[in-house]
Amino acid sequence: MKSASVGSLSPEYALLGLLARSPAHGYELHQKLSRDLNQVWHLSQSQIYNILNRLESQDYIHGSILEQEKLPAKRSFEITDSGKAHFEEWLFTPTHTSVRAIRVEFTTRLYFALAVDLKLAGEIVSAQIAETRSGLQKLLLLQSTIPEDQLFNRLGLDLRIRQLKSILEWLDSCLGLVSTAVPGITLR
Amino acid sequence: MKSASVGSLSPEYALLGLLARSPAHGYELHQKLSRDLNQVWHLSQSQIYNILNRLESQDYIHGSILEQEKLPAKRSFEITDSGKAHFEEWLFTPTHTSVRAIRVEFTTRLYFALAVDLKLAGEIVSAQIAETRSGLQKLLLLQSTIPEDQLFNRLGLDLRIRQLKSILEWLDSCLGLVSTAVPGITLR
DNA sequence: AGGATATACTCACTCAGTGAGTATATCCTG
DNA sequence: CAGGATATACTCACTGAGTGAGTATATCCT
Repeated sequence: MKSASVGSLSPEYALLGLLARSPAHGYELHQKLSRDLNQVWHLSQSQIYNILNRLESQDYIHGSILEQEKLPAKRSFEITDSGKAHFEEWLFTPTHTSVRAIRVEFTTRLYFALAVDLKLAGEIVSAQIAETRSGLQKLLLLQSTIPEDQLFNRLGLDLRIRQLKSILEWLDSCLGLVSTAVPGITLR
Repeated sequence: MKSASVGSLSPEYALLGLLARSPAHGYELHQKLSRDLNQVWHLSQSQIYNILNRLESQDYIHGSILEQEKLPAKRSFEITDSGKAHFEEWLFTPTHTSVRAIRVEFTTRLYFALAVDLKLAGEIVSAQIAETRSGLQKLLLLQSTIPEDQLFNRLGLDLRIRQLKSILEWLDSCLGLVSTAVPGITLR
């Protein structure tokens, strides 16, 4: 359990998830992310290598060097059992209700869930809707406790509430999408 | 000019702005932010001291130690001319169009602008509306270029678009607020 | 022949953000 | 009036996010 790690929102799971599908090296991962998820994640090459190093030092992945005849050697990483477990725990945990976290984390979770199957994706969307609704309730409650004269706290909170509402609409559209999508859906 | 510093979105301007009003020490600044802007910024004490140290090393502020009879000594910081200039440049530059940046940076700019006068605040809101509209246009254009089969890029972009639209509505309400607000408005 | 582009990764850095710790004084409660 | 909570004021050491420039080789194009 360690420590709920409040501020997760880290790109590490995106990499872990890709490696859960198949082993790969840094350069490949960078290309894949830039292609598939460039509207969600913007990871520089160096950041990817940073994260890979960290993941390896945490035993979530394991790298081995492949010499090549003409091109530079590459380090191919594969996920460990512990890494798989870590990834799956994350995959099934609804994203905490912060606007940015939802945009990046939830979308990423949906990405990987869809690769497994539509049913899972539907569950994940529903769980997120529930979570987000409850977050919205909390903010609405909070709003009623902020004194009239705290103009900026009210403004800031008002914006967060609007954002959450629009996220809920978007989540609804995601739900529609995964429930009507044809089974043979392509993932890139 | 240095380097447009893309990823600004730093809390340093909030501190700089408070110090532009009057000198203060770290503890005080932390209290003030927690009271006035806790829905916008969450800065831990240590982060505040980190930033103050950095700002001092950049000559934007200057600290001097005040011994106290009973309580621990404190370091009182005042803003330098260079710091003032730096702050004002920021104050008049519309926030680039990222959802999070707008929520925190723009709200902060509005906070300080209102402290100056309503007219300035109105201008800042209008400028931000223009900036955000143009950002929205760009995203809409971008949307039409993303191939049908890139599901996740479309989803991610769709969410960003929804968020920007709701930000625009919020900005409109801000505009209403600053244009109807009574002159004797209180700032806390 | 020369430059752009692709492959593959390294290094050194700044900034965001947290958590625990230190030391003293005052205030409240039983 | 002893003992603990709370307020004042700041320090230290850390993890992580994120960037930018650099390295080295090979192939492709004109």
